[in-house]
Amino acid sequence: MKNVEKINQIAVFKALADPVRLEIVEYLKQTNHEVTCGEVGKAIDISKTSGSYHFKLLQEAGLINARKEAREKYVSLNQKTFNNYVTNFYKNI
Amino acid sequence: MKNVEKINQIAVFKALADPVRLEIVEYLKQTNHEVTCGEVGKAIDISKTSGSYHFKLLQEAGLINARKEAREKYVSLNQKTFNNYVTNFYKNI
DNA sequence: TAGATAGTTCAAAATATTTTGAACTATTTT
DNA sequence: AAAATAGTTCAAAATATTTTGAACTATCTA
Repeated sequence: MKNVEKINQIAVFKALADPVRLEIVEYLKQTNHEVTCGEVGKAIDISKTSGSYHFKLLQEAGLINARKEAREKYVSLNQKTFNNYVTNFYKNI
Repeated sequence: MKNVEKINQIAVFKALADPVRLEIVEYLKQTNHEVTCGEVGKAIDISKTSGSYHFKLLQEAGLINARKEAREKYVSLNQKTFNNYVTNFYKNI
């Protein structure tokens, strides 16, 4: 694995190594379409500050797509990143 | 995902979310047979204390098989865990 | 326009993880 | 038997991550 990839790889695993973020990911997988951060936050019962922090980490890891529309931020899973860094991890190292 | 699985899932991602442990895993993947902790530690240049700590976390996550033979501890990757918790993660959540 | 809503940012406090060295057990070598 | 080797354990120190609340920006609603 090259060095830059390794940094991404670690960001991805770190992002997934947390119960709150895992709940976010589960929620996004099962809704299977764009939803607002607020909707997710309410569903899994976390404060908006906490949500903001966790969504940021997921986004920085490339695990979610985010789009700001006016007041609201819409998020969805980035399946490409899951595929590259999770599903194909073992194969690629 | 059930609750017990979630704990394992997080232990697995936590274990993989560290540069030292990722190096260990890379080393074990490419050697592709049992090696001692000492050999790995020398190869990636970490202290034995540090090695002991990191091997313990990998083992607790179920990512490595370990076998003590007299003074030495032989380790290898547990492909089943990689398969269940990494490769099939996205599919299973 | 005032108030409500969605989300971000900041810094402090709380927690968790990692590193380090010394002391230890067990085994092997000289 | 003494010294060397492989690895573990422990506690302290160093770092990193997470949570919290207050203050903030921007947009929407009444």
